[in-house]
Amino acid sequence: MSLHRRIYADLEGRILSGDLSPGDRIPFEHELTDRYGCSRMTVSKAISELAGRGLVTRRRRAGTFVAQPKAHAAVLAIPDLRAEVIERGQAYAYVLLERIEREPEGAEEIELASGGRLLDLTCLHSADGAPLALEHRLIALGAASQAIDVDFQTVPPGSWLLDSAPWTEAENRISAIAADARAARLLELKPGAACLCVERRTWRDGQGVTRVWQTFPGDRYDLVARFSSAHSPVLAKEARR
Amino acid sequence: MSLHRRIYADLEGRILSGDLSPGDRIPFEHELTDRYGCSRMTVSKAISELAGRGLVTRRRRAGTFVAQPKAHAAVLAIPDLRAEVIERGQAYAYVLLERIEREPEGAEEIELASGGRLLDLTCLHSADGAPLALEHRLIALGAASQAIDVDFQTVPPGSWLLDSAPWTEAENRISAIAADARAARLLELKPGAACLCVERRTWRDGQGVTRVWQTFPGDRYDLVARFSSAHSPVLAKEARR
DNA sequence: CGTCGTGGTATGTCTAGACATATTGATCGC
DNA sequence: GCGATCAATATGTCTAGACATACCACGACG
Repeated sequence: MSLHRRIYADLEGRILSGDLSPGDRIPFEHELTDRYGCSRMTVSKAISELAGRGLVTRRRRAGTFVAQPKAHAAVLAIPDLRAEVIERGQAYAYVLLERIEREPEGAEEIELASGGRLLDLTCLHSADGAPLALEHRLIALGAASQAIDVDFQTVPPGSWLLDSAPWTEAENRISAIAADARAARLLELKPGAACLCVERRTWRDGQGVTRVWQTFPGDRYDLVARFSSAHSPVLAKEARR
Repeated sequence: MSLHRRIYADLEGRILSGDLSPGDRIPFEHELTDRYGCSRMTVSKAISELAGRGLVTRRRRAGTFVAQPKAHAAVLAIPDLRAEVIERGQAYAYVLLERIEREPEGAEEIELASGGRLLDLTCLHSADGAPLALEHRLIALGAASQAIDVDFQTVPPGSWLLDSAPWTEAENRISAIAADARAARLLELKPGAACLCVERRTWRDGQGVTRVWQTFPGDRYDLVARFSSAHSPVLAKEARR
């Protein structure tokens, strides 16, 4: 293991173990060069790594200090549903319910489409025969023009877009909603049942690509986010309850 | 702006704009030293930063290549409720409803407590007079023994724990549930209304610290996760609808 | 024809300096 | 006592090298 990794690991260990508490000053760089018998560049690389991950904050003339723990932050993976179901060893089924090419309506849709037309898709994902998610998706044909030639009878739009229309910006909004009559029927729930709704909007260089609402039965689906450090979330996955 | 930041920004821009696609090789370090008229160390620092954020992968002898975009992943911030409400400029109110010190019951509670007793708290968070979240929390007194001396009449347990009991591992589970009679009464909802439930468990070096269930009215609260790069989720926040 | 070195190359790590810059703490003048 | 000034100091950036290491390609050899 390289020296700067070792210095990094030593300091990280002291911080995570509580030996160094938030607000404490870590040794000056020149003290660490003495301690490890290396140049300042090597020490600096280790500390820069700590600073980049938010474990410490550096202040000229004052020194380097253990940062206050961040607010809880979790990496939430929102993978392709098809891939996820298959990975769990379940039978994946997908049905396209509706496919409409149309003009955008309303300010939000016009902003998404940015001058082009929209592809409006509704589909249902199932795992082992049980409905898993109702998906309503808008695709901006100006940003993903090839979508017009895809019938989405067999390929879920999420999987297709992941391969075909890269994005640079995204927003996920997670909320709880009551199932309306149609969602209840399709998801085999009682109307009004609590559902988890994930709304995701993606952009590419500021131009809208797609906007999707995925509705999951609240009693059959959880989003799980794990992480193993107060400062640097590293691991996440999504799971069925 | 420093030179290595500029080199970083230039390459990041070319990757995010699609000028360099996944799998493409970025210029060799010696080409970049020529281009920017600097030493290899400076170029290497910029590329190391890109590699650290997962935008590129480096292979000796072969070169450095633009990485395949990661599966959808978002950084989800789940901050301290008090801090969040105050930051939004709303009036924060907090009421402790129940405080019980007791023995753990059942396998999961015994595992959390790891030999010690439990502090069982129930409290209600409000923003501008409207109930925002019902919180039920278990604290392992073995891991956070000072909690026994805190009455939690004015300090929310989440805020106290954030300062007093650091954690090294955590899991968040997000689901939609129907409000039961008690939750509906306290959150001023109809029984059965859809609620967003965030369950969080934290550990310190493998030992359980706390487990909390926060129930939010589904129509008054969203979790929002934003990120601005296919490769490196960088920004996140939580927002009220 | 396949397999085993082997050399060349790009990254990985590190050094011993240099100068820049921000900030602190002390000192001086009012 | 108080504010302005200044020097000391820790970090920030950068250089021009050096050697290490992994890996690919090519050629020699069985």
